[in-house]
Amino acid sequence: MVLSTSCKSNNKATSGRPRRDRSELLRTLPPCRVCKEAASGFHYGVNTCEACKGFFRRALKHGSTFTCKFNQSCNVTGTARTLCSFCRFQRCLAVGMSTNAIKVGRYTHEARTRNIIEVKFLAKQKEGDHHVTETPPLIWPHGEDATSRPDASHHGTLTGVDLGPAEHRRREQSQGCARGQPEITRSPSYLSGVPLEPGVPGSAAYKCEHPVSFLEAESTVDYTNCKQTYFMEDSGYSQNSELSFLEELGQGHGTQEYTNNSVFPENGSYSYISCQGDGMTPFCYGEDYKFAHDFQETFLYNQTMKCDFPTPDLYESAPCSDSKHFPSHPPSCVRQRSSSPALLSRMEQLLKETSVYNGDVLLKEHVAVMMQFQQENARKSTGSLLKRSSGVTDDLDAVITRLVESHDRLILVSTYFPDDFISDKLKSHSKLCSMREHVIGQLPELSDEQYLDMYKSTGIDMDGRVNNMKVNIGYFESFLRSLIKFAKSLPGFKALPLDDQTQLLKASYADFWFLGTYRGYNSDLNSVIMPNGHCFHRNDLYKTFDRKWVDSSFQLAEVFQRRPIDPHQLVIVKSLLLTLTDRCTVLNPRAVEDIQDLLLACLRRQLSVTSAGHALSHLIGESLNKLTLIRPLSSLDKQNLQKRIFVEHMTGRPLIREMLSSV
DNA sequence: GGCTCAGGGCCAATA
DNA sequence: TATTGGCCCTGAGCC
Ligand SMILES: [Zn+2]
Ligand SMILES: [Zn+2]
Repeated sequence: MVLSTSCKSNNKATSGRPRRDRSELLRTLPPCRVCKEAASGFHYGVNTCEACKGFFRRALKHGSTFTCKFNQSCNVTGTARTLCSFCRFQRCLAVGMSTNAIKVGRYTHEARTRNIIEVKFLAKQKEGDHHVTETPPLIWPHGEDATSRPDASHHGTLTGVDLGPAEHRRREQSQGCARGQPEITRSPSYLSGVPLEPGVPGSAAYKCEHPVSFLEAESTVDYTNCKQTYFMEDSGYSQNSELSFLEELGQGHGTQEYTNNSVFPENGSYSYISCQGDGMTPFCYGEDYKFAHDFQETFLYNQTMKCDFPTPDLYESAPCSDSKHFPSHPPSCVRQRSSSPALLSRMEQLLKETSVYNGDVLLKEHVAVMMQFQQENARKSTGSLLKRSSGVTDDLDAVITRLVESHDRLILVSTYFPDDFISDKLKSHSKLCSMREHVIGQLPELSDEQYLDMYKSTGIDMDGRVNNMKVNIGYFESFLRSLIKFAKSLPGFKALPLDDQTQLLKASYADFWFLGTYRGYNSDLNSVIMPNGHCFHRNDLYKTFDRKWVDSSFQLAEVFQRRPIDPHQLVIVKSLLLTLTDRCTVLNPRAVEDIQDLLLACLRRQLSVTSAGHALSHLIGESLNKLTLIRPLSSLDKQNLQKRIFVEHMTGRPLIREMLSSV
């Protein structure tokens, strides 16, 4: 006999109190966010069923510690939810259940309206178009997690209206769209021979309390300020609401260029050619980086007007007398004479600047200049690559060019940081750290819990970890947005089923992040400079992230730094990452392999250009081997979810939550 | 102040 | 026996 959580009618003629038929209310509720069965209401900040509500309450009450016997990615939908408490609880947290999100009292019109719209949409989706997204998104673009909390209700510009009880009665019944997890079928991928990393020991104990109030004000601001609004306008809303955050972002909502209303990805391979807007849209690093963004747009505009580039010999490593301006590593396409004088002089100033960026106005400028720098490079490599290419390799070269251009426009990386720039910044940062210690003295050893509790009661952020966390998480979110855009710019990626796009992104973002940041790590100084210019001491990172993850990052960065990678090759390898199916399940493996094949061809081509004389297969193998080195980072990254401060800052950032939720 | 609706208690069903 | 989940009461909070 199977337990049923479906909503039976609730009219057990109790004590005669006249109530509006509860089943009416239930009809206007989206399915349980945790298990996808019929929700009974809004519990702990999320629409859930009675069962999941009770489960979460008991977990909090008893302070339960769960362990997962498998891979921390068990199916918790439907009746399978009882099979693994760990994963069920993890899912509860992932969808945003929290004691701080408790809402009491009746619905606001807005909240009710949102529910109605969602239910309507689900019903519609059920009728047709199963092929668009078979799985409901993990988190809804307009989900209650972000918008319907009392303190967040002002976000979003929904124009649907709660028409009142009469209209509610007319609403058709919706049953949600519960669906079992797809069968796990590992598709043969290029890296399928690579041993999967053993699952993270499932010994994790969750602290069952997730107060978030002190963060909410901060974290919600982001959404309203960001151009990439999650809350769509009238017309776009119903058409796009089936997209999860991951999917939706890449569609380019909120950017001015966006005009295509269709949720269907463009068909046809190599859509990068036809989608000059998407994927090539300049990045958006949130309000913090608005300056950078404006800066960059102006720059791009000016460049478009000119469009006449010198043609540097890309792969001839020129002796750079003033190498101070540019990275001595990597050597290739970054050359002084190919950058505009204004930019050069600004970069020079930045490099001379010895102050530490953190908390400094300079940070914004850093981002702007680096971004501009990357873009100039991207443009220049375009010109030269097209000139050098000939014959059958034309196409591949063009693909490579596009990849690099798109990547460097969208993703802020530390790849182009000059060596001495990194060490200068880190040295001054270290100095600052020791000065701080000298002035403030050693702080008392507090556990994470104690620190956060103290912070919450006093508002004092003694060692600045809360602030660091805010900065990091904001930057990370911007990164994810850019990553999604970049992925969409990969030839053929947009044509994949949206589910597959999501899976691939979720499986690779951590590695992708690492490859863009590893250059900033310095094990001797025990600190790192992030692509946005922020510096962190290793000890500071321990406070906000999982220790093992931090250590592994430092360790792997050392390995990667030993041998410089050609920036173009790096971009191709990063793109390849997005096509690895060894740790996720895709519906259309063939299509993914097609992309992968193309990228491998690009890699081969690139290696043949840059390293004449070496055995190509050896180099490719080496290149891919390096990839396997960093794969463990992905699962270590999940360990950050054990950090209360991390989890708390994640609340209210649905994109991050979705990205980190189990594949 | 009336009406709604979520939290939490309760307890039968189930594993 | 421990856990699950359906049901109901109470009271908070919207209108
Ligand atoms: Zn549920
Ligand atoms: Zn599990």
